[in-house]
Amino acid sequence: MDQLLANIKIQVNDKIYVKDPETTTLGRKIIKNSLIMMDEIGFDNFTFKKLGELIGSNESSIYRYFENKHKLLVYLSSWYWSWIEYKMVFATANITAPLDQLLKALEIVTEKIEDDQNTPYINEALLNKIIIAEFTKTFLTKEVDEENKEGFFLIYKRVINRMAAMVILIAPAYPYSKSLISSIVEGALHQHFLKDHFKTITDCNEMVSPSDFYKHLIQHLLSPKS
Amino acid sequence: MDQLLANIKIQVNDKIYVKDPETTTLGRKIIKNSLIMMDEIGFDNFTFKKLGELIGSNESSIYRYFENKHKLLVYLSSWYWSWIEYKMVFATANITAPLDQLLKALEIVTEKIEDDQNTPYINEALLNKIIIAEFTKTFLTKEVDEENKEGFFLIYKRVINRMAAMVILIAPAYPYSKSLISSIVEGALHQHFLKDHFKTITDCNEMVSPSDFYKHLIQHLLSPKS
DNA sequence: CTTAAATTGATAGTATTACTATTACATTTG
DNA sequence: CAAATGTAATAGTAATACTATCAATTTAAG
Repeated sequence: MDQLLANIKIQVNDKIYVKDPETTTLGRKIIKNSLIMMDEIGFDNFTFKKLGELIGSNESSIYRYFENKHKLLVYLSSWYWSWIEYKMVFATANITAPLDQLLKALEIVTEKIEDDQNTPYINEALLNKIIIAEFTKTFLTKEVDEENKEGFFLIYKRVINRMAAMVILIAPAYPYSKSLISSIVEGALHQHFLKDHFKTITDCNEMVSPSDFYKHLIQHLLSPKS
Repeated sequence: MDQLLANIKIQVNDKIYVKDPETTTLGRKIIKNSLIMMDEIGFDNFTFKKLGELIGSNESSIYRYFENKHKLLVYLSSWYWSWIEYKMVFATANITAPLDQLLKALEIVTEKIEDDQNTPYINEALLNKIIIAEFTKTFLTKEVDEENKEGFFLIYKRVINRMAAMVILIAPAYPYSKSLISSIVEGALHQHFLKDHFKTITDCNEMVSPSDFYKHLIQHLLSPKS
């Protein structure tokens, strides 16, 4: 799978960017270093001017790729979920038992990510940290509805619907498949945050991962006895 | 309970404000109208200058109450969770069966809120909408750890721990009481958001509430059979 | 009831942010 | 080699996020 991932171009809605950053050196530099900088100072303190200074490039050059920093974050998120979706489809393709399939998918959306080395200008470990800390900001805006119509969140929603479909295969009578999965996907990011910042309201830590918690939840909730 | 609430002063950590807004007319005006304005234009577009114009007061006067808009949001959140905690303690006090107690508490943290009329300058229905849309922004910052040390999120964490304690009473062997509750409390806000903006990834709608989903979850997860 | 203290309003000012526009130069590609 | 594309530099605007100062007003204390 590592080899295959190297040959796949992650798809991102082209309305998100002004110019596709994957096509030029500067574009890739923007992506790579925006990850480093956002991780370091956070999205709120991040500006195109600072990024320009970091990469020895002009602020206005960055505006040629992204309208504003919000769109850049939407781009990074979209890339992330597209990459997750790819990993998920691939990892679950050969699994026949629906429950095992769901557990595998669950692992992929809830685990802590390591850099996968196949995308030279995207450090997935960093990106995962940024998603944990900043993803909700992409849609908690007054412009959500418009941006949703433009399809900015399509891949994210597709990932959730794929998993919800697996839930239905396992437990056709369970009435909350979508809410369960959207709750888990969002919740996993939240639990990662809690274990780093609000340790007193989570059971997750070095030994227990959000994956463990949610696997247990799924198994007890969807097992045939209940 | 409505009567009693009228006589209780909701406690908010005094490090959050420069000057207690509950003590003056202008302070109460700031709170009341910041709710109206944030609901209308969202936290990101909200500024003290705009608020000043709305209440016919000067920007600099508002800075005498709150250092910045972030602190104001932290204040509103803190007030909200304090109010929720009060309602929860009160509503569960007479319930002896632990499961019923938890279900009642669950209802309080997950239900859509109506204005309770007892706090003249705080419209709880509006505040609830703002919490759904903006609460995560209070802690998804680079300053979380410092602010957490200052106790800005204490009440929120206490609400979660109260409920986690109920879970332990019901199912002493269940190993994820804190993660379950923190996941639910955050998740309920998220489900409310989804039903208004991303309808395709939730089962919640006019007929089915986030409370229904989570009550079902808790009952199936903590029932003695599993 | 008067005086001091606290509160508010008005004005002004600074640094930073979030852009847009223009022009010139450099590089790649056909 | 010419055209197209990409980049850098500069300048400029409007808004944001404050701080400082001072005068006017309100309130509270003796």
